[in-house]
Amino acid sequence: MNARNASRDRATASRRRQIRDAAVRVFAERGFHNARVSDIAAEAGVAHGLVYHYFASKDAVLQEIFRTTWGWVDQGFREIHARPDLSAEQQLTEVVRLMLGSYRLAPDIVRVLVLEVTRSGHLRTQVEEITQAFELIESMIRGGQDAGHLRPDVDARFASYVLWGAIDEVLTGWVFGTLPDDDAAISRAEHTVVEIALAGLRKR
Amino acid sequence: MNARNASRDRATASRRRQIRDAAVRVFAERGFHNARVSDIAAEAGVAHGLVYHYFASKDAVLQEIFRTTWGWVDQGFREIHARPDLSAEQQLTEVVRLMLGSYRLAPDIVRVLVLEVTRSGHLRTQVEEITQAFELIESMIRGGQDAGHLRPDVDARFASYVLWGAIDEVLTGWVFGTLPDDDAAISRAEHTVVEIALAGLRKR
Amino acid sequence: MNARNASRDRATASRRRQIRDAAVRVFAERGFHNARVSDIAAEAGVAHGLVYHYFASKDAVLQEIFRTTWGWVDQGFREIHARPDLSAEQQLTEVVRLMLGSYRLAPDIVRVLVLEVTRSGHLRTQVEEITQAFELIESMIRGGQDAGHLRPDVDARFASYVLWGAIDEVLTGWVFGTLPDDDAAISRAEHTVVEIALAGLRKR
Amino acid sequence: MNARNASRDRATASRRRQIRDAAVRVFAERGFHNARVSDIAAEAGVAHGLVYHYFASKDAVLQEIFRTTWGWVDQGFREIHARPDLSAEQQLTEVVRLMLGSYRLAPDIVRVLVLEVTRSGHLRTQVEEITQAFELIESMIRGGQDAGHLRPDVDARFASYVLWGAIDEVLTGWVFGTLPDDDAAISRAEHTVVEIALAGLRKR
DNA sequence: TATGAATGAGCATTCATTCAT
DNA sequence: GATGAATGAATGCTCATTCAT
Repeated sequence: MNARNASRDRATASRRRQIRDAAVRVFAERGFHNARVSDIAAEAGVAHGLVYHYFASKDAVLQEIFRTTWGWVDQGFREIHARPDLSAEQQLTEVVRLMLGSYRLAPDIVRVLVLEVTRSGHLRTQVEEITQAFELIESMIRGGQDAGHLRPDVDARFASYVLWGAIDEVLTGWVFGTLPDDDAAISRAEHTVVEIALAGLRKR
Repeated sequence: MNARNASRDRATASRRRQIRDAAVRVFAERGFHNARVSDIAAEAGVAHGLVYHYFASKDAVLQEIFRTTWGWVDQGFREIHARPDLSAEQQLTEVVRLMLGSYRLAPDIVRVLVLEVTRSGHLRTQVEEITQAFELIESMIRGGQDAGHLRPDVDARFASYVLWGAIDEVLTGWVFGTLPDDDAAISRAEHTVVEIALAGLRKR
Repeated sequence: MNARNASRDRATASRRRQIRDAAVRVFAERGFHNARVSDIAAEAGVAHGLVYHYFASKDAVLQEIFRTTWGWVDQGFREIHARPDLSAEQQLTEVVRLMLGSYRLAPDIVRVLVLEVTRSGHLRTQVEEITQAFELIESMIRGGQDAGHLRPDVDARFASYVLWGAIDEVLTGWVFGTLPDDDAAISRAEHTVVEIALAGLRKR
Repeated sequence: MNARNASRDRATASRRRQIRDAAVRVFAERGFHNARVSDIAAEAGVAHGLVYHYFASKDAVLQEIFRTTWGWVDQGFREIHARPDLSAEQQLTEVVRLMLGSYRLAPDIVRVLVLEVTRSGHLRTQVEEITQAFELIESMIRGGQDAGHLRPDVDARFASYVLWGAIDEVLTGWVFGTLPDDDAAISRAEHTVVEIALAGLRKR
């Protein structure tokens, strides 16, 4: 009985994932608004009715994509934030690497997150979770200011938006194909974002 | 005859503007996707059929909003870029001021531009015009690098995205109400964006 | 201007009626649940979208049918009730005649009213208006009891249900085709309902 | 073998009953159309697939409810009709008592029968069995007319509808909660229906 | 110009029923 | 027998766009 249930649970989770992954690909390609539920089902190779066996609505699919993948971001941010061996500078550097590096790992997911979540009012409800990411960055910056490593004259709050915006815009450039995204370019991007944020453009 | 035509043209232009302005308000409030053509017409105080006398489609209305307002951005960027009396640093500072300052002048327009154009794939066709703005910023940065005032080791292309992203994210914060937008805050935002971009976060 | 508006209003009212009448035929034939909005539109000879120009929903169409036709019943009941020259007996006789006679005038409407309104919980909201009809009958009976013409030992409330049920069941028989509905049969039905209600089955 | 089969049959019958009873409760609460097969299954505490092991379709469940409970009505009517010791009057009185009394015994079943069967075209196929009930009433009335106890000038056919309609409407009132259904009220209802049907409203 | 009636493509969602396990 | 995953037909409603007046 337990064995059967366990097997069923595994099958259920697997199907959910299958449909969710299909949705990621479909949303990434056509955007949430232009994606039909039947597109997702077709991509997953199931009948469209089955989508509703696993998700309450088309919106719920997007929400689940957000939740599971954002959990990954959130987790990463928290781990970085919690490392006492890293200076604020190093923490912010890691944040940039985590975010920009994610594009290499899962471009479709980044595409969906950037297009439908970060850059759209669609998931305002979830904004709280996004807000937390901003707050962690702000906290890292403030930590650096308190430790005397970062400039105290810039507003930590706005600074967190600046860093996030820089990251988000580069990701957007990759998503829209207006920026090169080969490995060398990705390294260059990381370097540029980190350097500007920390040392600025001005030559000394 | 000419006089009559001129009068008619003026009337026509006035109507176009009336409908376009109504659309700005409606798009700003509900977003492009959730705005119905009849909402625009109602806001403008005309029958919805009339919208189609002046615009080919709902999309065309957004395009026109983009074109007219973006022309203003474009114009501003070009003027800044063309001033030989300004160093690259000063030019970039002016760019930030122009963009962030626009929110005070016309929040609804900024809202639409940010939500529906800059942060959405909706106006990909127009990307060329947006691209030009990026290129002007890139050109200013490259100019500074050539003149020996800005660091040569950062990628000018990515750097332009970083600056743009920083600006866009702050505007987004204002649009979504997650950042304070009183006059003092706006000044602080300008300072923060400019300082980070030019001098970085790191204390020296 | 007024002339044009008046003309438009007339056209609008005419279209509403056209669609409503089509709906009556469709509901009468297939029942509310089995009738598609596009069936109504097809019967009316218009595009299905137009139905939504005149009615908020499929339900609203049924409601309007109920409201307009029930107004007729209501009106008739009130007029009968208001005639001081008629005894309670005569008033009840008129009620029976009005109801059973309506089948001859508009069988489809009666069909819809009986099947979808009177005999279904679908328009519970409107029950108040139906309740008023019951109350008028009850009032007539009570009037007869007070005047000493009708038996005081029967419950006027239940009696009103008895009379209404008798009428409704005969109409149902006609609607379902289980009762003959030629003119002679209709007369016989009126006689039977009136006689039983007033004088009973028992021979004296 | 036989013993095993018998045991299995008993178990099968028990399951059928379990599901059928659950369906009665569900249909009574939400109505046939708004009740999902899975609601029935949930109410019965089984998987919804199991419903289809015992019933061919959702309709079949309603049919079975009708058949088993109507058998009770039918049986009662036949027994009353078959009693030579009862006059037509007494037989009709018993019919009224049987029907109205059933509400006290099994309100949910009456609710379903009234809402989904008697007052709806849903079980037209079964109309024959309902027709038989009408015919038995008609036969009782005709018997009374032949015996000289009931008036020969009313149409026995229509009269059976009148009586049935009176009963059905009172039950409907109870089902919809528009009539009082305490014990005293039920007695009053029986009295009123019987008295009107037999002696009429008119005072003598 | 201006109106708003008319059109029809498009789509999410529900749920009875089937079937593999 | 029992489960619940899987299927897919069916349909109300929205709204951009057209067009007669």
